[in-house]
Amino acid sequence: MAAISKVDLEKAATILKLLGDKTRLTMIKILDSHDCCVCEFVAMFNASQPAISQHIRKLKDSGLVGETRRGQWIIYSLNKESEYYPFVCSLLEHLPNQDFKLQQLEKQGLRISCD
Amino acid sequence: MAAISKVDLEKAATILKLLGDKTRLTMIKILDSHDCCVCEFVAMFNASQPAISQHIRKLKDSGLVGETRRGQWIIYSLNKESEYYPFVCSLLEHLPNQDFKLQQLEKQGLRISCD
DNA sequence: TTAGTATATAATAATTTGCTTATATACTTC
DNA sequence: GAAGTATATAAGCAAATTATTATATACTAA
Repeated sequence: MAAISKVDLEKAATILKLLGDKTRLTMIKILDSHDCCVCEFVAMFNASQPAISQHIRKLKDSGLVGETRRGQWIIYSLNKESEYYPFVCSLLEHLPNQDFKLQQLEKQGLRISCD
Repeated sequence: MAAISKVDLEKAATILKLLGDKTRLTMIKILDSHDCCVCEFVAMFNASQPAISQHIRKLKDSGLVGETRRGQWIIYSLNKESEYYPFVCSLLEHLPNQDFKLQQLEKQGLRISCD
């Protein structure tokens, strides 16, 4: 039986606040299974590019999300090495799968990242 | 193997936002093992009574917390019947036990509820 | 019934958040 | 190197959040 990772209460509150936004929570849920770039999120959420960039920045600042440049695109991924990943994971387990959003993108020919 | 309860993404974000506050998160962690009244929280957090009441109201409005009057006091407890309790529980598991806060209260003779 | 304790609520002020608009940077392709 | 695409960032603003102050309600005890 693996021990449950403990998270400092103050840090936990910070993470929950970060994820207490529908857009960011959905992003993290999607990133848990697929890497994505900004323009994919923009298409998925019907949001402006700066709005998405700003959400991503918060996720990056927390260390939950990492980035890699691939040519023109910057591919974002969940940082599974984060000390808080197990905590986040146990939230994500309760959320419904969001793969349909990526499938919609594919249908529209807007899927970029390949993972 | 019990299935993991699924929570609508929008509702999940609302709950995470609610718990994304150090005071409310600590309250919920404490209420998971002990009932408490407002004046106990006031003493524990060194916060004003209206500030605590307003935090509690939000928790009540979400359905996560219930109340019972006991004479002069209103005793708050975690609503384990809430549809979102399993979700909240899997967060709380990652938080360090806060019993020391109640023990401090007892030492100061400020513990009210008996559970 | 009056005083005291516990709690809620309303009004307001301070802070934070998340968006928009405008612009800058980085890469690709011609 | 010029044009196009992807992304970041800064400034400004509106909405949401949280605390404070002041007051009201509910119960207890004298």
